[in-house]
Amino acid sequence: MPVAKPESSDSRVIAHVDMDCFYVQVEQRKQPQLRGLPTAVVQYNEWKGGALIAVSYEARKFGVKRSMRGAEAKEVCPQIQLVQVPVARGKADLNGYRSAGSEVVSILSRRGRCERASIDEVYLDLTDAAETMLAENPPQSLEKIDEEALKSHILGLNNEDGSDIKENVRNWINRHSADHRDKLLACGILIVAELRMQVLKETEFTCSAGIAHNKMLAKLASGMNKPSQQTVVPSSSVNGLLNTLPIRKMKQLGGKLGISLQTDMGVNTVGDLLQFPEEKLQERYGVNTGTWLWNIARGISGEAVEGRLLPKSHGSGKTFTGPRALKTVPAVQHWLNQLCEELSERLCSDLDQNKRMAHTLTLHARAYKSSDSDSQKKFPSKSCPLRYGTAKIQEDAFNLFQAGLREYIGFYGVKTQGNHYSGWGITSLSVSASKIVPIPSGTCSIAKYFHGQSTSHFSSMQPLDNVNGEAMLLLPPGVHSGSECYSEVNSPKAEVDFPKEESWTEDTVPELDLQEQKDLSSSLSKTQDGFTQDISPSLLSACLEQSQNKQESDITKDEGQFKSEYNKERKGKRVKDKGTPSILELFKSYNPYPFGSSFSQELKKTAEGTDARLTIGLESKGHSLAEQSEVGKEKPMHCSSSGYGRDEGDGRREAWSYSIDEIDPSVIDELPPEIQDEIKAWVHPHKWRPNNTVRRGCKISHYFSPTKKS
DNA sequence: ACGGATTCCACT
DNA sequence: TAGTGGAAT
Repeated sequence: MPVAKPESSDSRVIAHVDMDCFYVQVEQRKQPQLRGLPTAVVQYNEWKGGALIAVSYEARKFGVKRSMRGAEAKEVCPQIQLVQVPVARGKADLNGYRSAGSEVVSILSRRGRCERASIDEVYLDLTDAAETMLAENPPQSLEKIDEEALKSHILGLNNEDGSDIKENVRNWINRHSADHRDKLLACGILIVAELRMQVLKETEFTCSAGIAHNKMLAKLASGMNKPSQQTVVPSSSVNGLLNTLPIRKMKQLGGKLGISLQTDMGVNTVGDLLQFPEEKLQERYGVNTGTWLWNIARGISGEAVEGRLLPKSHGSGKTFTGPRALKTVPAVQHWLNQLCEELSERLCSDLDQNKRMAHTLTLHARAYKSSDSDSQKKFPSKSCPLRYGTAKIQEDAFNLFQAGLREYIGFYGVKTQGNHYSGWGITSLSVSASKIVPIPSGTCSIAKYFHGQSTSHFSSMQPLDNVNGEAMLLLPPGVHSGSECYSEVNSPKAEVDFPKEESWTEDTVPELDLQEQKDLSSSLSKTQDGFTQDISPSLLSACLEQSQNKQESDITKDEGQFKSEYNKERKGKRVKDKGTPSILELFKSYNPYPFGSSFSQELKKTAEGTDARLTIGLESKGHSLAEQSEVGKEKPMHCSSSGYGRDEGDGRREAWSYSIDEIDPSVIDELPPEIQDEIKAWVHPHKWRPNNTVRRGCKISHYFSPTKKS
C-alpha cells in the first residue's frame, strides 16, 4: 500500500527516464534492418503467433497493442515484423534485455543518485548536479543550448499561435525572473537532455524522461510525450496537471484502490481528491494510505530516490496454461530443474560481477485441484536458506515444492506416489532468490558475515581436523573447482516419491562442537524447518577466488556499480548478535585472502593495526551485547545490507558501508579510530522517512554515543 | 483459458 | 520470520 512521505518545499530535481518500447529497441539493435519498421517482440510463437510484449511506435500507429496475439497484430498491420524473445531451457530468456538495461543504468548514473526502478526505467536525483550548474554555469550564461533540450515540453508554457516553440523553451530556460525552483528545473532539463543524448550515442537506445520536483510528478511527466522526448513539470503547473488527471493514471492507483476511489468515493480525477479532508481519507483507507492520498492530490510526494543500480532479487518462472498444466511430480521436477538452472546461473553472474550473494530461496506455484471443492485454494509459497550450486538449488526448490504440495492437497493424496494423476495441476512455477547482500569486506563485516550466515564456519575455524573433512563437503560442486560455476547440472532424478521429512533436515546440519552448539544453535542458521545454511568461509573464498580470477581487472569498474547500493536501512530493526569472532582468526584461517586488491589491503591494514583489541571473545562480547539489547528476544538476524559505498556526494571510494542500524556498535568500538570515524561518517545525516515509520534517529545517536561497551 | 515474466512493496 | 497480496512494466 502506498505510504505517505511528507515533504515541505521540496526543491529537488528528480528525473524519471523511461526507455521507449525497450525490448523492441534491443532487438532492433541486434537486427538493424528492423529499424524504422513496425516491429513487435513476441514470446511463444506456437500459439496464435505468440503474445506481444513490446510494440514499436511505428506499429502502434496501426493500432497494434500489447496483449495482442501475433496473429491479430498481423491483421491490423500485415507488414509488422515479429521478433521472438530468445528461449533458453524451454523458457523465455530475458538476459539480453537485462544487460541492455544495465548499459543504460551505467550511463544514467553519471550525474546523480540513480535508482533502477525496473528493467527499463530509472529515477535520478539530480539536485546536486543542478545546484552546481546553477552556481557555476547557469543556463543564462550559455551561449548555446542543446537542441535536444529545446525540444522539451514544459507543462504550462503556453505556446501562442505563431510563436516559435523552441524559442519559448529557450526563454523559459533562460528566464531571469524565474524562482529558484524553476531555475533548478531548467538545469535539470539540460542535464537530462545531455544524459539522453549520451544514452543514444553509447547504446543506440532512445528514451523519454520527465523532470520535476519529485518522483511521482517525474514519472507522470515521462509518459506524456513519447517516444524520445522529455517533459518538465514546473511547480506552478502541478495543480492544473492533477486537476483533470484521471485517478487511475496515478502510479499505485491503477488497481483496486483506484477502483474503490471511483466507486466508493466518487473520485474520478486527482483533483476530486482535494475536497476530502485527510481524516476522511484515513478513515476509509487507513492512516498511511489516507495521508498518501491527501498528499498526492497536492502533488506532494517525498519519496527519496534510492541509490540502487542492481535488482534486489532474481527470479525465474514459467506458466503452464490450460492443457499444459503439469500433472506429475517428475514433470514438475523437470521444469523446476530448468528454472533453477537459470536462477543459479544468474546468481553466479551476480556474485561474479557484483560480489553479492542471495540468502533466501523461494518457490512460488499456482495450482488447480479439479477434484475438490476448494479448487480455489492457493498453492503456498515456501522459502528456505539459499545454498549456492545448481544442484543444491534444484534440490532445495524441489523440496520446497513438495512441502507446498503436501499442504496443498492436504494429506490423503500422498498415496499417489508421484507419477499418477491425482487431481492437481500446476499452472505456474517460479523460483526466486532474494535477500541479496554484498559480500562483506573489511573488518567487522567479515566477522559479521560469517557469524550471521553460517554455522559451519565455526567448525571449519576450529582445529584443522574439521576443516578438510567438512568444509570440502560443503562446497557446492562447481565452485571450489574454480571456473565451472556454470557447468553444474542435474540433481538426482530418481526421487520422485515424497521424501521423508528427515532427508533434508538433520543430515544437512554440519556437526558442531558441543560448546559451539550451545552458544550458537539457538541463534544461527537453523530455521524452523531445520534448514541449514551451509555457506562456509571456504566456500566463500572459493567463490571469490573463482570470480576474482575471471574479473580481476574489472573490480574497480564494478565498484562504481555500487554507489549507495544498499544504503537503505531495514526498518526499525537492528541486528543483534551474540558475539563476533575475532577478525584476526578469520584472517589466519583464510589465507591467502581472496578479495581484490583494495579490499585486502584495507583489511590487512586494519588487522595489523588492531591486533590485540580485535580479538573479541565470543562469550564476553555476547554477554555485553545481550544485556545491551532493549528487546529481550535473542534472535540475531542475518547480517544484511552492507554495500560498497562510493558515496556520490562526497566522493568517498571503495568503502563498505553497513546500514546504520545494522552496525553492531560494540564491534565498531573495537575498530581503530580512523575506521570508526569512517563508519560514523557513513551515517547519512538526513533522510526523510514516512511519517508512519518509527525512525531510527534516536537509536542511532544512542548507538554512536560514547557509551562504552567493554 | 491467466497476455507472461519479473520485480518490488506493504501487511500480517 | 515466512508467507500473502497488490501493483507495475
